[in-house]
Amino acid sequence: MKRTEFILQSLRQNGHRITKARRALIKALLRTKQPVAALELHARISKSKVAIDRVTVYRELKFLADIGVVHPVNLKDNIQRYEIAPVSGHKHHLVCTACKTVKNVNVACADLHNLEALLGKKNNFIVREHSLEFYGLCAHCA
Amino acid sequence: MKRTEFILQSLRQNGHRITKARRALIKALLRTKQPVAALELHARISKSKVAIDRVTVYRELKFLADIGVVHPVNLKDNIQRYEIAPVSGHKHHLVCTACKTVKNVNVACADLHNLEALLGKKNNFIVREHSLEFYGLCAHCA
DNA sequence: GTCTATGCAAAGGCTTTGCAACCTA
DNA sequence: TAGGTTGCAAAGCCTTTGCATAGAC
Repeated sequence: MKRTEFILQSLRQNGHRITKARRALIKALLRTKQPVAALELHARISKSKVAIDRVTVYRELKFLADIGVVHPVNLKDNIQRYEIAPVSGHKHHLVCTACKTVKNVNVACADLHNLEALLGKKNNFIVREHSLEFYGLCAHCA
Repeated sequence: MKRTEFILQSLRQNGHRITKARRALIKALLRTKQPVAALELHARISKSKVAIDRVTVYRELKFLADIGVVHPVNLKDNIQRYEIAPVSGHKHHLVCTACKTVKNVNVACADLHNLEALLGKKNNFIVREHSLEFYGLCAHCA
């Protein structure tokens, strides 16, 4: 649980408080291996016998996203998911359209950044970020 | 309005019917230059003094997406948008986070397809499609 | 004690469902 | 006439808001 405490300490150093809800939420987030929706996370936390309100999960996830601790992830079902932000950069995802599992993949963003620069110049547009997801069938569902 | 009629005819040849609602909807879709949400499209159609129910717009868009006439577009706000499917391939988008306008861009998908193949092999995953959007500031908002 | 964070209730917004009526072919 | 389509009403689902209370520092 080192990472949980590390995150909590950095929050405290920024004037935020360490609460039961916050700790449980970050712990649960760190345990998941794929992006989770607020209600899903709430269900998991509840199973671990920590009582947190759904609204708190929504608010906390939004807060953590604002300060960059988690990254929002948008898949095709229009449900907001989040994942713990990696140390640098961000993740891309392989989404199985059958079983709905999501696998994180590392894509060398170098090419994408070249592309961004090119598109930006061409369209007179300042590209700040991108989102790239792949959809298909995982080994289990193929 | 040639394209509207072309689409309608191809629908009819597949056993579907040409109705007032369907025609108005396709016409409105062809007029938009960026992905539109159902309610947004409904508002535009209503302004042109054609009375269609909101539910019809939802149903029709879903139907048109199922048969490939339109493509679903998912942006970060978790609202389902659609755009007329291009003749081949699909589009990528530059989304201005300030004014919310969306500009279509053509990205040579060749590199992406190589990437897909690579990822597929590496992760034992069959990639069927991808979605790639860029977020930032347009010329007007920068 | 102060001010952030939480819980509860309620509302908001987008989307779907059920069913009878309508209208295209 | 037959069956795809539509409209209306209602419900479903995810998410946000308001406000009083609890709790961290």
